Amino acid sequence: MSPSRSTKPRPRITEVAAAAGVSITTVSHALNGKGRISEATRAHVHEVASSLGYRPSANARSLGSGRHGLIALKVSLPGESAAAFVEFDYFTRLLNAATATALHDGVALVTIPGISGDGEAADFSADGMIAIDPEPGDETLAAARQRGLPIVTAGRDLDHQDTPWVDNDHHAGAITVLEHLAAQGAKRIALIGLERVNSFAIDSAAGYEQWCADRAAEPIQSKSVADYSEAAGREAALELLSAPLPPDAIYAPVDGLGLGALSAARELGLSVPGDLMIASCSDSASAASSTPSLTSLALDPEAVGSGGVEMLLELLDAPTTPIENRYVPTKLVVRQSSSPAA
Amino acid sequence: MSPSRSTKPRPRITEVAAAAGVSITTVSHALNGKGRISEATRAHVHEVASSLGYRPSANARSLGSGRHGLIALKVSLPGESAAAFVEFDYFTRLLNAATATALHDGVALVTIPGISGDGEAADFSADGMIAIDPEPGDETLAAARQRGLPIVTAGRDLDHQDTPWVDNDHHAGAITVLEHLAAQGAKRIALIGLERVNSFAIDSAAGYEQWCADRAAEPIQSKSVADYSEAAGREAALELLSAPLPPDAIYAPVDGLGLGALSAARELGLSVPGDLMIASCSDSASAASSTPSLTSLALDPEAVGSGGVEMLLELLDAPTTPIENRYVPTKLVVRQSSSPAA
DNA sequence: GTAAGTTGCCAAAACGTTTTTGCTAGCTCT
DNA sequence: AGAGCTAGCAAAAACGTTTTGGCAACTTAC
Repeated sequence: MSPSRSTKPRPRITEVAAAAGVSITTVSHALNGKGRISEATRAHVHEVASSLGYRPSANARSLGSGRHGLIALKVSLPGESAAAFVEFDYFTRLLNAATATALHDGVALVTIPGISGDGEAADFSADGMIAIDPEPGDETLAAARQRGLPIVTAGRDLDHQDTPWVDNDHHAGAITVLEHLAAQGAKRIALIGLERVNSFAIDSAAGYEQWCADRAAEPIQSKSVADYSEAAGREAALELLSAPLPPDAIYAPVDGLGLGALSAARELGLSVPGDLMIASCSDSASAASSTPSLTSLALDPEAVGSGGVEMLLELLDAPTTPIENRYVPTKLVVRQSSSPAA
Repeated sequence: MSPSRSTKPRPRITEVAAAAGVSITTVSHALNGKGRISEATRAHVHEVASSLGYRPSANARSLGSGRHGLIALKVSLPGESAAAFVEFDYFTRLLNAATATALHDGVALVTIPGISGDGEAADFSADGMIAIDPEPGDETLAAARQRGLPIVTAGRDLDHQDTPWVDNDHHAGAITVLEHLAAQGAKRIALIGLERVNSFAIDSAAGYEQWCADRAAEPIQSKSVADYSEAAGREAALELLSAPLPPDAIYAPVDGLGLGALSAARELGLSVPGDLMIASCSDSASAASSTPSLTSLALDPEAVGSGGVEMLLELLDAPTTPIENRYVPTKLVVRQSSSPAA
């Protein structure tokens, strides 16, 4: 009934040392794999420490290293864009993985929503920053760069090509999609064009164009859509389908656009996948639950999130060592919208 | 051209003390308003510190206090619920405010997405936790409670009524909406029923029922909707409107449901607001941009987020002092769907 | 059999704050 | 005019780690 049952405080390194019969130096070395210690002692310390449930204080650790034990995850939210919905799923999974990876490595991850324009959030003490789909004019990011804060972006920063990045491999992904559609019998595959304001749009288009060039196929692209909404997708698809020689397959590089293409086809009385095959990208829940269900290029936000954190921590550990950018592979999920056989 | 222009390290308290010509004790006291110090000295130290751009190390500060300088914000994401969209706006704004408030008060806020079932995220070191719309069976929350971690919820935890909370005042808000609809001429106002699994649903319904009782009006409620999607709202509204004596106004306590009610009215050939007035709650962007635009009870997620953080910090500072729960007022935004005059 | 090197461990310093304790002046009482 | 206060400040301890430097004991090389 006591209001707060005095929970026994977590053991300190001193207690572990005492319990193991060694010095705290030895405990620290054993746990961090640092000094010269016999294998027997190391194992013994590990055992004692875990039996006591010992976990080093992040603060004390950081104090010595001069770090803060904090990294910022900056996400630029595109206003009240209708893309928010598809991004919600993607972002949530990314955040989840990034948080877990960071905590696992002993640093805390603070999410900085991009809306705040006051810049107050920018001046807090983080050791580094991960920027998700950075936008050209992002002030927080610019301020961080100014201060020399280590930065990793998820999705390449077009204005700063030398910033280390992790990115979905949209180039290869697009080709995978196109190969699949062609294998299913598509002869004329169109692409819903995206404004080339981010690496995502650029890579998708590049993959498409390269594939067309390799196959000597005629590229068919709609006007670039303004946003990634269902309405925009519908409009772009209507444009494509009302051409004199309409496509028999459409690659809509965002789920929202794919759903829009689907409703355009429905309006025009085209059966999917019979008359028109459709594939999209991102594999949100909405792609799986539409009728017909939508073949989609599944991204791997978990890998992007974890990868970004790992890269940033690498960068913090060895600021001078050049860091290797990462492409995260995609995976095609075939569903009804591209399966004429079924 | 040097790879990393050696940014001058942040000044330490020692340098501030030297620059101000006092001891570090005095600097600490002056900055924290703790010891006995003359007003002149205090001002002088403040001036020197800010001119040097001094900011105390959060780590060192935490080390002494035994805290971690970290609070967790746990958000239970309802699976792939269609409510996600309306919640996205709400949650983003809440998170933004909470992060800013926390950083302003010198603690970092780590967002813990609720999806992770592995429980690994639960065992990291935070000083306290804020749970957004806690769900009954939440494991992370239960584990935190078990460990005696101070907790504040945003939205009351129905299973733990004694946990301090901050909540939107849906009870008063519902009455405000109903008064407005009545003032606009509505005679029979119906409510789209919500399953009473959270304080939000309970308060809305209670407000509605009390208002009806006070006015001796007949309560008209639809069957409880399973989720907060447009489809669910449409179905519930159809049920209400196809009754022998249909309502002339509907309060849909979530924007998504309101949009559904709108499309139901359109299907039935009812003009809004002429034949039927509609009001919803949450005031997401979608309510403002629909046709006709939707009168909505605007919530204040910023106040909820900031309030939650403030309460938690209070709780951490004085664990024994009883803490006062907070109701955050709502604000009615009148739009076309309830303005027959215009 | 001794010099040199290696191995295993420990003591102490350092990280940057806050907090506690103590000292010194000047002031107020009586 | 001496005792007691008080305001203002400084010195030092404490927080929990990691890192550095060193000291034995043991091993190898000649």
